[in-house]
Amino acid sequence: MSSRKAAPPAPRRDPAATRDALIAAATAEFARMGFAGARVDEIAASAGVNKQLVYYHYGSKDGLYQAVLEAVYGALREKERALSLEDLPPAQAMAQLVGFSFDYLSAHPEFISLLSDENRQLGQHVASSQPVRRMHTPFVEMIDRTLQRGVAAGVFRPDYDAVNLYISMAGISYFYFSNRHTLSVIFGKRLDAKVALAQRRRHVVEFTLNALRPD
Amino acid sequence: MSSRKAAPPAPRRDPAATRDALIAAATAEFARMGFAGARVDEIAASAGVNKQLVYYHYGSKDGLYQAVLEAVYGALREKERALSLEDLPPAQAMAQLVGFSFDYLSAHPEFISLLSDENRQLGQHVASSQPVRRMHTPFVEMIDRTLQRGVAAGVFRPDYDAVNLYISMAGISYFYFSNRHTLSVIFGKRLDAKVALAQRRRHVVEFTLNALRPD
Amino acid sequence: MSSRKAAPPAPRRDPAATRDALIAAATAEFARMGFAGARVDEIAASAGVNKQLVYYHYGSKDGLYQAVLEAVYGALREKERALSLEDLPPAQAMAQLVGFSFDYLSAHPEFISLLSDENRQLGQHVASSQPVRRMHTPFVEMIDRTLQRGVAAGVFRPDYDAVNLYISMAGISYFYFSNRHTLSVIFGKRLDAKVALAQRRRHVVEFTLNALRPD
Amino acid sequence: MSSRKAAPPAPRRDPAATRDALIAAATAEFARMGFAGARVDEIAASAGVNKQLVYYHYGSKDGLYQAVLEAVYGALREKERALSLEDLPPAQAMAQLVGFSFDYLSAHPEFISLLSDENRQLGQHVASSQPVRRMHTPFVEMIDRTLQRGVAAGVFRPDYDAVNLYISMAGISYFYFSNRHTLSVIFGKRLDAKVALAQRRRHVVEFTLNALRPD
DNA sequence: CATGAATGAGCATTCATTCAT
DNA sequence: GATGAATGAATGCTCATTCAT
Repeated sequence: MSSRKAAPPAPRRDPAATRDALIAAATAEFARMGFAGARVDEIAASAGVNKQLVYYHYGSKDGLYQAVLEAVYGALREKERALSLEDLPPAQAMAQLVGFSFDYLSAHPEFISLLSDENRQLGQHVASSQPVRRMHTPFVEMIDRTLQRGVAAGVFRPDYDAVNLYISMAGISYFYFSNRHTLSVIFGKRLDAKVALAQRRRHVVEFTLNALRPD
Repeated sequence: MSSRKAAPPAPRRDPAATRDALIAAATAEFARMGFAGARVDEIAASAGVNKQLVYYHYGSKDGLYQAVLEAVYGALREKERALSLEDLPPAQAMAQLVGFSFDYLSAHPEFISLLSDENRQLGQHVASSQPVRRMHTPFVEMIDRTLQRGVAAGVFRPDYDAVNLYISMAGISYFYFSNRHTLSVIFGKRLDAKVALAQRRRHVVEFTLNALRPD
Repeated sequence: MSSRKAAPPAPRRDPAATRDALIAAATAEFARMGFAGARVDEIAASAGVNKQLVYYHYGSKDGLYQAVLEAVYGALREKERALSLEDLPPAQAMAQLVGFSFDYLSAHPEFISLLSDENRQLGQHVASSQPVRRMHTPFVEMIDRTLQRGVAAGVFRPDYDAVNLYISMAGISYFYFSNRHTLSVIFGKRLDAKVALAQRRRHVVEFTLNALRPD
Repeated sequence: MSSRKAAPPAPRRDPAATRDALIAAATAEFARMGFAGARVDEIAASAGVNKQLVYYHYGSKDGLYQAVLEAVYGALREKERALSLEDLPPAQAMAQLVGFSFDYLSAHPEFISLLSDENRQLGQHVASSQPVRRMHTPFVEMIDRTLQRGVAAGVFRPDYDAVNLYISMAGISYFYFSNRHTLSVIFGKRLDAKVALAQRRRHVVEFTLNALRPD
């Protein structure tokens, strides 16, 4: 039924490679089909490993799903950390962060699909993941410090709190991508067209900075 | 050994009532479980009707899902129309719209779940729905006119286009609700707490108006 | 793999016949393989019905197993009732009962296999079966009355209680059949040989009557 | 991405201890779950050894099961031999044997479960076990001699043969324990209650001696 | 002797859908 | 319009067994 099966068969007797192949295949399958729609059979086949290894290494479909969420969150936050926002002037740092968020979400539709589905399931897998919780502490602190620096320098309004500001900044990019299919129908316009994407990128940066700038 | 029974009395009901019950049950089930996770059996049972009626009235699980999407979109857009933004000064109209979006999404988590899942499926059901397409034409025009009025009156920046503006306005509310479970974990804070909600509502209105206001 | 599949395909659209065919097939399969070893696939196939009907009619493998136990217990107790022991003189009644038990167990090895397996599972299915409980009330009363009649007539010892007496009477036949394979190995002698069976039948009747007779 | 580790230190243990642990664990697991229901994984885990050792030491699940049967039969027959029935007067010897059988079965429910399951499987493991066959020769001879002594002394009826007599004596205890769960339901009375057990023990001894005593 | 990883067939159960009435 | 019975392809997961070290 499936004509993909891209990944080369995982080398035998290499458990780490087996796990890597499973996570990669599962990321794609869970994103494409959702947790409920994904098939363990399909994941194993496209990872080129025996299906039972899913259970050997991850215990269950849920365990694999949680491992996938940890992997994709980890990848995003690592790249974010690499932006070194602390070394930039506040406005520039914020512009960087907004732009990066947009580009990352644009390049990683599977991340959006996974998060959307996880939230429809009330975030149960993330809630029970210690790693996810842990990896976000430094991230929240970074946002907070950047906002404070901007307020202190008089370039940001003083009336936003870091959490709401971040959610707004992330939301204007996330919603564009997460709902691109229904929005495209509603507005009768392909949101993933090259021009539309470029225009949107400029918009989100400007919109955010305009909203941040004091009167 | 096997005993035959007389034909059971055929319990007849109002077909419109049957359809309404199915849509209501399906809306809840699809929102809670996603399209793939929802069970036709469960929907029929919770609607109190025979499973076969799903196929009689809607042809398939997909047909029912599409009918649900049309129903929830229709309900939202109807309420939006009732805001009569055209009769308000532009800034006030925009504030109204942002506040309404926030309140509606807050009150209708099932709408968010359905849209998220539909987008994960690449919007295939909405794409093939004529009604959905049709009901959005007046809505897009309304946004556009309100923006133009504000620009003409000098109270809005002239550099936003209506589509991007609407997506940003909607996105800062939508993302907050659609991703509330993962965001709550990340920020270590319940986003659905009463105080958090009130604070967020103020934030989205101010953030939008600040971004709209010319320098 | 299996070369049986004796039962003719159950006529379609006759639920009672479907259930009967399932019970018959399940009785044989559970007896031969035990609860854990039995395969739902095999049962459905040999009943000539769709596997899913097991779940439609009995809910689960456990539900089917319980229905089988009720069926085989019901069949035995019904035949026992037909003995009309109440109409016979006590000693003759007891001899009848012992002989009947021997013959029934001899003719129904599946009954023994089912009970043995059920007891290895701590009797959980029987314990939760109202029908099994109910059908035994008259049976216990019958044993009791027959014993009392014999004691009153001076032909039975007065020092046995009905429950223990019945268990002993049943046990000397049951154990012979239930453990015939290991006993055959131990004694180096086929217990199911015709001569051995006839000799055993005489033994169990005499042994019981000897034990009952007063000094 | 995949990191190789140095070979883990090989934890060596006494092979005899490994075998003993496996037999003990397997006895419990096979008794509780039956042959088909028992899990090799579970046995190895509860024995605290690597699963592969089951195959190293016993070849297969069947091989392990056979070893368990040999072990439990051996233990019983050894204790029986220790009764030294040959040194007692015949009636006393028979009473001893019956009482011992009752007590042993009462104390070893796993023995009953194993035999019941083995018989449901047509005794195939025992049939192919030379040790089981061998260990029973002296036992059968002992029963026979005791019976003959009693007949010669005029304290036993001359009309029983040793095999049938033994099966009856064993059966009245065995059946009580092997079917205690279903019998408890049928009679509405816990057969494993202390009082019931004491009463049953008296019953089986008296019932047997009464049946043996000449008129 | 002993271990962790891997295999392939199978297992109870589920599910969207259809049929006969 | 509506019902209970039936279907066939899966679906997540298990299990005895084997491999490589």
